[in-house]
Amino acid sequence: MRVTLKDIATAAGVSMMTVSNVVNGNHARVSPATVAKVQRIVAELGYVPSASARSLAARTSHLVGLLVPAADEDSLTLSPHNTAILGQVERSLRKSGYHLLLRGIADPAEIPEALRSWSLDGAILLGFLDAEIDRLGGTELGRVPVLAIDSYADNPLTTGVRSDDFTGARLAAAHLISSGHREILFAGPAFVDVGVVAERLRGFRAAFADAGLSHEDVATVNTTHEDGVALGRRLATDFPDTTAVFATADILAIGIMAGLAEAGVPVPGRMSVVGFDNLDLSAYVTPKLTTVAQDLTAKAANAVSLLLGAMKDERRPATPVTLDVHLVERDSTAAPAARRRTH
Amino acid sequence: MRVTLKDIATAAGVSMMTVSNVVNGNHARVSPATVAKVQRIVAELGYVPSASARSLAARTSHLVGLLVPAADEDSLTLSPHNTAILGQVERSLRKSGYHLLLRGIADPAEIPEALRSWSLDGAILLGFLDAEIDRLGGTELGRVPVLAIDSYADNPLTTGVRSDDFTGARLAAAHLISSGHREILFAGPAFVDVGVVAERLRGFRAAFADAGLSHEDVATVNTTHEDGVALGRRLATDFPDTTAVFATADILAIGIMAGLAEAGVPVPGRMSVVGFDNLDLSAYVTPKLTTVAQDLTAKAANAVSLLLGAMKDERRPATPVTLDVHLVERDSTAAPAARRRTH
DNA sequence: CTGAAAGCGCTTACAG
DNA sequence: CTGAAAGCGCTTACAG
Repeated sequence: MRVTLKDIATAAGVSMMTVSNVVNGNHARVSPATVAKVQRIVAELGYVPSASARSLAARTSHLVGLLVPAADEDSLTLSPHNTAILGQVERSLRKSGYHLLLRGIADPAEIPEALRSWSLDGAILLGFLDAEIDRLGGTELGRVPVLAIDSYADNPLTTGVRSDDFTGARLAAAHLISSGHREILFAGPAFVDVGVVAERLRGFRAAFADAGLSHEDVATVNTTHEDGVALGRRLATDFPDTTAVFATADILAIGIMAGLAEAGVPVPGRMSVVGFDNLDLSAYVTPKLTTVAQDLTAKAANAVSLLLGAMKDERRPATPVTLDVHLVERDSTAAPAARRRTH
Repeated sequence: MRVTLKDIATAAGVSMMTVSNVVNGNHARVSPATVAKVQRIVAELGYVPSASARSLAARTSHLVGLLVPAADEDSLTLSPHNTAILGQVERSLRKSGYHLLLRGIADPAEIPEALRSWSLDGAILLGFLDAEIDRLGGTELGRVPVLAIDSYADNPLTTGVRSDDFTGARLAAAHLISSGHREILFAGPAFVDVGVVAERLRGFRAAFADAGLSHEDVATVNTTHEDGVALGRRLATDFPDTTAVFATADILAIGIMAGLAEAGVPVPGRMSVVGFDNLDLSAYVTPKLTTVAQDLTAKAANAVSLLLGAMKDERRPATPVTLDVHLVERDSTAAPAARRRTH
């Protein structure tokens, strides 16, 4: 039925081991003539090695898992950010001869099982909270290299790759401050257990400190478009002195702009908005969003190369990688309107 | 090192076969007491079956491939449409006990090899042209059930799941016609080898026929946002009599609106725009896009259940599935402005 | 209800 | 440069 190594060996009149060496590119151990003959027969018979047999025998699967939280049992919703990472991870992996097993994780407790059942050679965690990563443990993590994207977790079993969230937020806030804004709202998720958000809040505050100002306006919201719309609708009412908003995600910022538009609040005339991510989408909306750009391609590529390195070296790389960010100024920010003293 | 079936068997004082039966839920063949004991030991020792060994022995991998075209060697860029499908496919597969191998395909010729190397139990093709699917052949396709999403290909080795593209386009055009539009542009990719686009063009024309009108304005563009912007910029100039555009994809329609905005052409005042897909994004842009909604969740769920059915029954389901669509009227369409006779 | 044996298709030391 | 043997961790008939 299926063409196997043995079929090739028989047809070529050599041992299975020799065929194996040819197929795996160990040409140093085989004479050129034999290599040629075997390759010809492989092509003729259309031989494709069995990945299961190979991974069983070699104890290496050439499979890397990409683990993504699935909100509930029912859905795996990928944000634009995660989609971009996913696409780049697949590409980097493929170039290195690995395959991608995509798996939604309904409960972080499934992670160890996920790592082992497919004898994954490594895994990338995308979108988990630091607290969840810190809680990870057990024998599986010691064996399988695990890399967490956008993580500041302390777990020594994992390594993180992330953008320079601190600097990104500082740039965003500094941009608004230098335009004359003083009452700036920080809109992001409850940051206690999310390193990324904590860093961005630190950076935001640092910009105020740099300018000799102090600041405390923080609105806690989730980061979906809908959350943004809800916040945008009540923004001018709830925060009458606020002239600008820094949102921790583009999709949130875009929602906020939609809410503001509904409420008849002009952007950037009455309210400036800055996002974080620089999604493609952010250049499609009106007004075009000023935002902090992170290099998603580099983030994904670094994640893969760090992981592959850890898979080869046995010893995990000690230091996480932090990638540069920069501000993209577009049309959603401007100097504040002349101050209206409403109270 | 790793806990194996044999370890459990030894610890429980039973044969490997009995453990195997317990682990695989064949409780009918094992006494309740034995089941309980084995399950306790499995939990105690943290046994996780080896997927490679299992798939090698059982000749079934419980792995389904999702094959997506990779524009070039360098990237796997997932459109919002494909991202939504991907997320739903993963979810449906996971619920059925299957895992998802995501693979970018740089050249359709790789497909047969991809199907076999991982002994995939089935595969879903997402985003390939009908011509590419028709060209598919070889022994692999006979063995592995393959399902193509959005395909009208004739290849008997594959089955298709798609939305009712004909009706969708007909609804869109009828909406514009009943609003008073007569000069409507059809903007989409060169449709010759894309069944989906051909169907939409047929539906578009049918709406004109329904109304006793005839029509021929077709602009051939790719369907990225950038293509849309380029078209939008020159639309009012190149097609002076045109008062509305039907684009075969939301992302294209959104680009067209951006290009129109740049050119100072009011939407929907001077030009109405209708898209196809009803992406989340389409409700975020200004003006909100009128579009044809397809049920992506149903499309993905149907794809998986059809595929799983084919995997079980050996015989492939004969008839493709076509899903209902409906029109979502939002703010990008209106009655045409009073006719300006410019020639 | 339970078990011993063969085999899935490879790779890995070990010899020569 | 090449090969024979053992083994990876399961499942599948086949017996009992």
